[in-house]
Amino acid sequence: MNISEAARRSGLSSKTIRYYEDIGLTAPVDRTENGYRVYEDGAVEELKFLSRARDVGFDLSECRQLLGLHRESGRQSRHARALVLEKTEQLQQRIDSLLAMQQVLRDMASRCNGDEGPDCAILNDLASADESSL
Amino acid sequence: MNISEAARRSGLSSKTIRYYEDIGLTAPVDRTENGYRVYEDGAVEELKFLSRARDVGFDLSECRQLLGLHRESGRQSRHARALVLEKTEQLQQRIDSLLAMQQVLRDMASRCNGDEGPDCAILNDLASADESSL
DNA sequence: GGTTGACCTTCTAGTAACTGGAAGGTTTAC
DNA sequence: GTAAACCTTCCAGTTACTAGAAGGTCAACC
Repeated sequence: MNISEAARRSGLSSKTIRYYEDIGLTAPVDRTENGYRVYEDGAVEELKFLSRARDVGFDLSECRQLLGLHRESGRQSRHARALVLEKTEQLQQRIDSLLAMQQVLRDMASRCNGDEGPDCAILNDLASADESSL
Repeated sequence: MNISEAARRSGLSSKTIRYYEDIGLTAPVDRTENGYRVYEDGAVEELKFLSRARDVGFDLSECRQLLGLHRESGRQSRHARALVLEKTEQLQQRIDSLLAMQQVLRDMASRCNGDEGPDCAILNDLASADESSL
């Protein structure tokens, strides 16, 4: 199959697939006489793997490690588990940080008239946040 | 005061302050004879404003709008409020998305032995996520 | 006067993970 | 024959900085 079919099946774009090959995340695939890339089912499976790993939050360097484990028969599941637990923690930190931002925003919004006048709790807060909120 | 003092007071780095000036987010400040930037209190206040707006999740384009409102005496607080509410929603979407990722990761981790063997629920899941989880 | 260290300046390039678009070749269908 | 829909490579742009190079300036100390 050609790259657009591989894209359709993997959930990645053709551009992304070429990019992953460029940076050596996936192995170069065979080409037809005219230079078109040819994808076998196995290659598409690796692309799906990457697509899913990206979907759950792994960056490309982590995807590379996961794919390495996936390919390696002598792998140890604790390595994959460690990556997942670490990522879970990173996500938690990010979530906590976003929740904190949201809290500040909600508080500001609740104290803002939101009318046609210039008096604005939001702009006042940003102009001089009281120290307690930091 | 020079840029490093403005940086200390505003919570931004000197590099960031120059960058904000470069992209026209802040107005160019005066220079001494030797070309050093000179910051007045007013300029530092704007830098603080930007620092706080960034901290609660606004991107630079939004910061630009907020700063515009802040400067404008004929502003309407509903404009600031609209920006804040929109940002709150964006944050919620991002949080939901991260929570969903985390849920998948936790589920995978719970089913993974995490030992020295190659059998791994995580790698299996990534290799062929069952459709229900998507 | 010389030197050291800590400032300051501008400019370039790199980061992450693509995406858009240009320029050009190929294939398929009508 | 030509138009649509593929494919290729390569370059630039995105966000919000950050690192570092190359070089000027300033204050203190000996």
